[in-house]
Amino acid sequence: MTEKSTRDNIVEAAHQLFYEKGFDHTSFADIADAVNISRGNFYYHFKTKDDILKAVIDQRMAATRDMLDAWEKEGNTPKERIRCFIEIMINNRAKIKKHGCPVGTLTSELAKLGHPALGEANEIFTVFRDWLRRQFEQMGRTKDADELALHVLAGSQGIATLASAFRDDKFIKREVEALGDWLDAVASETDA
Amino acid sequence: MTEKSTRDNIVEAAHQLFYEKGFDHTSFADIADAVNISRGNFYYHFKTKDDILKAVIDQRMAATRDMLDAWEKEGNTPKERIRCFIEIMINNRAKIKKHGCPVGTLTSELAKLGHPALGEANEIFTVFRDWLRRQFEQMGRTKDADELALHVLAGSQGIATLASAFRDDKFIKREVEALGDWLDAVASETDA
DNA sequence: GTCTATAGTATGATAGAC
DNA sequence: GTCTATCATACTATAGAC
Repeated sequence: MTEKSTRDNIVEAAHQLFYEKGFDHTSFADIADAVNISRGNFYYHFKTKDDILKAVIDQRMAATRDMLDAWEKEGNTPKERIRCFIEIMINNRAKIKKHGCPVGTLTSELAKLGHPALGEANEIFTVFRDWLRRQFEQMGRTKDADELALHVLAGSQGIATLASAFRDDKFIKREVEALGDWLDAVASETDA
Repeated sequence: MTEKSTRDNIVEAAHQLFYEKGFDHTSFADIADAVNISRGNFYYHFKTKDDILKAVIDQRMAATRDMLDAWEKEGNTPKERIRCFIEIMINNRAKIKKHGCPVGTLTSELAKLGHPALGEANEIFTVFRDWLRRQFEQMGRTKDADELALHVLAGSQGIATLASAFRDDKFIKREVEALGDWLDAVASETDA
């Protein structure tokens, strides 16, 4: 069993810290401490802070694609797959209550920083959007699939933001159910 | 006509910059430059960065209360008042596309910073929540008024986050309309 | 109330030994 | 590949003149 490379450890620690503390507020020292390496060594692997941000975004994009592919291959109906997406809110509620949505909070921070990597971070949203759109298309909603996809995304973002503010499990459960009911209604409209 | 005090100018500039650039990323130098005073003078008015954050939050809280009071006094129906709230998304869409929701982005930043003022910032959400709850109560929804209030808040947060990511006016308009339709449905349930 | 000057610290980043 | 210096910069904050 091969050990994980230092580079991988750095990306993993940075990913975690950026989510917990924010990108700007996380220093190289924070990451180096978490990985137990010196700051000097750090620079052997990443030249600038933007480089490591890019690596973190790339990793999250890849992980997102893998997750969506896995749901796709489980052979359920498109409706059940969309429900997998909605239920991330339930499964990850502990983290979401503490730090919000990993994608939503990163993009809004990068937007405020005027950071050049904002476009790449927004691409993660696009990956979700396109995947959801395809699911709705497979449900037969070819005309408004993209609009429906955005509605699901917006719903999940709203839940994440308020979950973080009010730390209320019942709220999360209730809103996830409401989004599920909405999905059922969309599906039954299409069947009819 | 009395000139605005330097203190007021500082709070106003800080408020704007915190919204545009984020709290942590805004330096005293940025604020001092915007007000055209020296950094030294700055410290005469505010001892620490946390002090000015507190002043900014207090000002926003007061402005929020004033806005909600004004809507309340316009003598419309509770449903029309809630619609005023929803339509902030349309009226402020230019700023929201650039910087997101002022309250949502501030609270999520403070949460990541582990900042002690997070509770106070979250209170702004509570002001909206309580006001919305009262409107639904006046509509006759005494049992689930708070749940409905949170649903409206969550809806607006979702719209703000995605509006900022995709900068899409049509998306905003469509989701605001959907939230308005939901409100109509709630109202008609109650009438029946 | 406003300014200049400056202290003290943390940060991003580099150079060079091992 | 990893380390120990070290630099330059930006930041929060203070002291003291006007």
